[in-house]
Amino acid sequence: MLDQFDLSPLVTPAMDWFQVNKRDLPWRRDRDPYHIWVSEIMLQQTRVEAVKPYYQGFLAALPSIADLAACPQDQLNKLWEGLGYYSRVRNMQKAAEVIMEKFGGQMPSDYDAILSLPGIGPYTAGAISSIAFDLPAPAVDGNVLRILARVSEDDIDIKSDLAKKRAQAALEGVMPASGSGIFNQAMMEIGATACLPNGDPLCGQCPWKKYCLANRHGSWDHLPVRSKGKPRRIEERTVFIVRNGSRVVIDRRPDRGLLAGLYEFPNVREHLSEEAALAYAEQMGYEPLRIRRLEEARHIFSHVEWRMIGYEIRVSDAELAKEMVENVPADKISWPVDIGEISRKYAIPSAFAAYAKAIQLERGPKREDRVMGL
DNA sequence: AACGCGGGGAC
DNA sequence: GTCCCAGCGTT
Repeated sequence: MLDQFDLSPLVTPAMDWFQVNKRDLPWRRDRDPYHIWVSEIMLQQTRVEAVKPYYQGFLAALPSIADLAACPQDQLNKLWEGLGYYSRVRNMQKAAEVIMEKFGGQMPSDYDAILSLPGIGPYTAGAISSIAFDLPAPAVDGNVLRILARVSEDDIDIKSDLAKKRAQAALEGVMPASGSGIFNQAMMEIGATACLPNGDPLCGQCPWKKYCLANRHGSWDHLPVRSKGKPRRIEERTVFIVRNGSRVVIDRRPDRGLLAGLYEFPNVREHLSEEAALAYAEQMGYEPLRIRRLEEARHIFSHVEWRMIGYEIRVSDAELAKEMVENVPADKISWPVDIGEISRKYAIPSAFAAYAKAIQLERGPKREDRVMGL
């Protein structure tokens, strides 16, 4: 168990190992608090490889906290398009506003002040405090919980609040007076590159091998213990590509809930026949000319699965839609937008990627390899 | 304490 | 298919 395990001998080996074995990552090039902050928010529940294409572009577009605070919401979502958990970037902007108003535009160098900011919880507050300001605060993430469960052979449910509280307390007792950011990153690096979350751990390259009870007893196979989540529900949807030439109809999702404030192709919650789809288009205020069935698609969120069918409906005059907003179902407003303008301005979540592809719509961050045409 | 919230890579 | 990722906010 963790509370009967002495972590103090593990600190120096972890830090020494990290200096030699750390990966070269874009957010390790400097210790600017804003840069560290952006990277830590992006990395919440998100793999390093997924963050890489976004990090530089985000900071190039918004080089300072003041820029973030002043950024229009659509541009903000566009910079985050495809990264997921979009409330992260909304909260980050709220925090930027607080920093502008209360902290003179500078990230505060105080753990409790950092923790008070929207979108910053115990983990992120510890990461920013230690990496940017060398404050001795732990940063307990999934990696840290896993390696601590294994090294101390603790079978507590690492998803529980108690496990996080105990890990936090145990680490507070051994934080180095200087180099806390190195120590925190070292533990995460051990978890990410040696004490792997799936598949067999690479104990041969772990600096904690000789201290690790799971390694000594061969119990790593059933550690850590992690309770199961709720099974996801299934939703059927029909997606409409309503278009006239290069103009396609999109709508904006509600400000709360799943994919809040992002844009999408009009869709309904059941599978519609071709006849019903045509009726729906007419109800939206369009005059259908042709209809074509698109490929089926499936998108898995953490808590729901969409099983989608789609129709491309060519209409005679998409301009009319601007006058027909009252006919649009629910609280959504839809309107026709040029495809090129969608890719420049409007964030369309990955769930619609199959249908975005049907109109050759570019989504997601501009990557170097795509810019170079490779 | 449980749930909502994205997307994708590794197995 | 399952698991889980440099988690947080709400209820």
